[in-house]
Amino acid sequence: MPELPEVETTRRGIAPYVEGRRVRTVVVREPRLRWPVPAELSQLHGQTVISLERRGKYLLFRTAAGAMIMHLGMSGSVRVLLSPQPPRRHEHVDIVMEDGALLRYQDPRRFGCILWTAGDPLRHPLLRDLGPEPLGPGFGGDHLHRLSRGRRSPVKTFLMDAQVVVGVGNIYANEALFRAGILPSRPAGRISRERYQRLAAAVQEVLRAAIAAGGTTLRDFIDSDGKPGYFSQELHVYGRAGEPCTGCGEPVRLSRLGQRATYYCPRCQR
DNA sequence: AAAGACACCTGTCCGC
DNA sequence: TGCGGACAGGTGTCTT
Repeated sequence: MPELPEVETTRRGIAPYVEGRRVRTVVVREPRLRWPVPAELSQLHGQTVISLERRGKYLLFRTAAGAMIMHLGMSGSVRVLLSPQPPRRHEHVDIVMEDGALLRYQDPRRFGCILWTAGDPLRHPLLRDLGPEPLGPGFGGDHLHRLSRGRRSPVKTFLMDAQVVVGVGNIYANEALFRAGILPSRPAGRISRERYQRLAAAVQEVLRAAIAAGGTTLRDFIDSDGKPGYFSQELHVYGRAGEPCTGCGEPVRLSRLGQRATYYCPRCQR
């Protein structure tokens, strides 16, 4: 489910309820996420959350004792509850704040994770080798061009590699390539610097627009208020196989690249 | 080093 | 209405 815009939407929604506030307790009803929720997560009890940050698709709850690392996987979401409610199906973990507000983590497929680290979360093995933030310094056409030299894999696969740039999942990779007019299957190493400048700009545009719309809800993404995101209305190719291209009217095509659905316009993208 | 397949798990949708 | 199969927003791990 969540790519960078959905995770950022979640972060913004829950930050006011956790930043500068103390955690009363953590309730784990189902520890079997992608990795078992560790017992050390109880280190969070009594800690004040200094900041809630996002790195790629990870959420980092920093405290003086360490940090909770959270990932939403394919189907995860976090809701804020201001009054007690009985947990529903797949609502595996609650972070209960001292003032009674709570974060409820839901993840039907359990591909997400909740971990604890006593050290710097950015040095954690899962985060340490991540590429630059697409909306931060260090990302741009030059970066993509440099890293892509000698690579023969499709540019879409390259763009979705978190060591190249974080946060770009299947929806936004498809959309950015459409906006940049680049064929997803084109070998990454055979694209010019100029075209990478355009691609980097397209990535930033589509991510910014999606964040502004509260993310993309395809089936089940909800924000911290339980509301869907509206960016699905602005998708040009993703999920639109057979429908006319918004640029030229040619039917949008569907293929498979690295086992992921790939949508493109054979006329607008080269 | 890089590329590709596979695994993890549940829900939903489609065709028969 | 039921059932099997394909597919879904991610990513670590293993094999070529």
